[in-house]
Amino acid sequence: MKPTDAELEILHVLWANGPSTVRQVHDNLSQNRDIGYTTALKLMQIMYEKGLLSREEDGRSHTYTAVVTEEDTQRNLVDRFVETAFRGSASKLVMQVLGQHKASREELDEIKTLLNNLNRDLLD
Amino acid sequence: MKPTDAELEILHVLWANGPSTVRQVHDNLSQNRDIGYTTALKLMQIMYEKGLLSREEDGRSHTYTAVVTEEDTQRNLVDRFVETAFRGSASKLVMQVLGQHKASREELDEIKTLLNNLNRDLLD
DNA sequence: AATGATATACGAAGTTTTTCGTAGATGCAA
DNA sequence: TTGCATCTACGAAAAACTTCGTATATCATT
Repeated sequence: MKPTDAELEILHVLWANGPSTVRQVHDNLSQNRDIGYTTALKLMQIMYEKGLLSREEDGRSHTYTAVVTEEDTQRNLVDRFVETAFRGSASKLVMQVLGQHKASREELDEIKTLLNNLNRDLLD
Repeated sequence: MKPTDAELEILHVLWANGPSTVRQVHDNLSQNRDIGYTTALKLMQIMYEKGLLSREEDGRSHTYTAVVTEEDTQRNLVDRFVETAFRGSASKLVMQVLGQHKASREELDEIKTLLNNLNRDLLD
């Protein structure tokens, strides 16, 4: 259920570009790093067997689609990450991230709005 | 440099309890899961070779100390995680975490304070 | 001195993840 | 129709991580 790092790379391509062939995914990945065509193929076949991807015959090749959504996957990954890296303390993670990374004013405002809503919930 | 999951477990024990023997670390880990004594020993030896831990003879046994701090390690882990899971978007991670996890009012207030400071910085 | 408990070191098996070579099928162009 | 490009399937090597058995040394107790 938890995608590995290599699997995550492929999911990101599919989430960004929609259903794609192995060739398309490989072309995309190749821009960032060295990876053989059959490596990408094999990974996608494994992911298909695991149920992470679906696929459809498309002439001589296959078109693959992500079965899991980006949001669901990220939710799972965050859960694990909070556990293993922060021993369950989500707010510690948030503090760490906010202190460490730049964000635009729009993003900060968005976060503040979310925080206000959370605060209101708590007060009820 | 990046600790594996098993290594992270051991680091957490050392961060929480300070310098410890293999026995102490193993006793601690055993509370949460099945793990052989020699497994813990081996892991700590490997971590020593990697430079993640230092150690000191203490009679017949060794006392191990974390070389890396919890903060530095978490900073590294967060960087990687933002990259692999959120393709670099730290604020997306924050939103996801805040929406997903419960936090106490104190924690939320703390985060808001931090946010206000960040906002002020941006406005200058 | 013998025994039992406990320590390290070492090697290696077991798992999971990543990578790719090779074989065989199919399409296309000369 | 021959040959080149491109696809899948398959197997298996390579790498990274986890686990533990066994040998050996040392300490404490009888």
